Amino acid sequence: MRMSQAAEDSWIGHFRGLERLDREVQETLVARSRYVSVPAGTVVFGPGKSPENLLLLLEGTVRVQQTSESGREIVLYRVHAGESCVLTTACLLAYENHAAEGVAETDVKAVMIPRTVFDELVARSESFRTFVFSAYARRITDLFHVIDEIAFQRMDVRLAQKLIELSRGADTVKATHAVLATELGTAREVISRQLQEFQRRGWVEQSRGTIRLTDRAALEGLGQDG
Amino acid sequence: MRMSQAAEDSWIGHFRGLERLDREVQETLVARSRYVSVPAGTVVFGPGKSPENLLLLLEGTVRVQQTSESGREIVLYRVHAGESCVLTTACLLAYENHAAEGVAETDVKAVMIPRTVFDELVARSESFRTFVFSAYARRITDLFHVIDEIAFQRMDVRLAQKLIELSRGADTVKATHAVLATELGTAREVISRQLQEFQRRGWVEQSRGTIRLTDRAALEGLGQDG
DNA sequence: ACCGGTCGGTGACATTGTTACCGAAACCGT
DNA sequence: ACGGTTTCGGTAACAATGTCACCGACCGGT
Repeated sequence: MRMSQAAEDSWIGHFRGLERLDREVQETLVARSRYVSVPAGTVVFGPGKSPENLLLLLEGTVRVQQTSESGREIVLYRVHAGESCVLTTACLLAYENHAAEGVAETDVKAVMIPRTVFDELVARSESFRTFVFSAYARRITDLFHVIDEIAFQRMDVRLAQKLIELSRGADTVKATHAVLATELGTAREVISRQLQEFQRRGWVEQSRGTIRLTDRAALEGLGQDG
Repeated sequence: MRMSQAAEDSWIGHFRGLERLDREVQETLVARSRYVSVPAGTVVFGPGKSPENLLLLLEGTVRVQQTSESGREIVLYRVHAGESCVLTTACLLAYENHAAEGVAETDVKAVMIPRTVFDELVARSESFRTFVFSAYARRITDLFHVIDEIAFQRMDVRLAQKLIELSRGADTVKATHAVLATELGTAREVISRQLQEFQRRGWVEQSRGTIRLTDRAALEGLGQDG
């Protein structure tokens, strides 16, 4: 058995972009990080909780959302398995009053990298830097996309897209109107109205807490032609 | 005359966070960067133009905005003198289709740091890393703020805030209704309506291309009590 | 069965976005 | 100065979205 066995078999393989790291760097990562497992619903980071760690997700998803003063919420993006919560690395060093919070949407298994180790690796490894900045780019692109949508897209188009996204290939979406409203940063009544219209057209069927997509093609088509 | 004279007298002093760099690092920065001066209106970066440099602004401001498919625009944030265009560093390595573009709003003097030097300094200097990540945090916070506003704030409040921001203490704002619409990501007609209402209340006076703020207190008060 | 909380429905209304115009003011070349 | 062009702002009708107040149906527990 070679010494590097541990590193090779470790969680590193979950992350495209980390595999390319030097073996030595990989070993540092594995040795100095900590495995955590949190149940669904846990607030992973948020206002007040200064996150002293970079989180790399092995399993599950984390929903990052923002709450306005008036109490309304909007989902900014999701961090999936194989991705990292890089934005916290920036937020923790400067402006602590970032109103965004991260919530474990499912049971989550992850690896925590302490800030000091993160900093050391950014210094030591070009591949790690690429990994970090790519992750940043991904998130920032997501934010641009969110801004574009809420500023310029029609509600019906956004809802249709979101339903398809949340269905993930299945034919039903388990979500209350209120949850969908949060996803899109709008009010529950607006969602109810839109879903009624979709139902009237035969695109969906509703029951308490779930929505059946009966005409996926029509929903997808909304974006194209209008 | 000491060797470090050049570094000490250089543009480094414009940037809080760079002064703390080791002298050696400062000298690298000064030696390997390039001074540029561009006239107002120049597109500094944008879709298609892969920015191979980090920009540090010495004078002027750069407006970063996004254009939707439908042609409407929204201003995301501004980069002022003493700040940097860090987001481009991320965008240039990963997703090139970022729809955001940067426009010189005034004549701009800046320093360009090539990507390779940027990378080298991130590796070498802890202070430089702090500088970079702080700049990121600042921008990301700005984006969160934009999202919060367009999703949850009333138009009149946003317009009042924007007028005050653009006045910068003066009592007139030089901007067309169309420009203000772009600032807030809305339509020109909406701005015209709101300004008429402001005028009716005696808060502003309008003439072609300029708006006089005649009751700043009232405009500021809009946010507080509603 | 009762109770409290969640979920969705509804109607009236306010705000914002869209469309399609219009005339006035500034700009420009001759 | 003149006429043509562009930019700027105004207007009205309408569509879409957000807000408010309320309601009954359903769900879980006891």
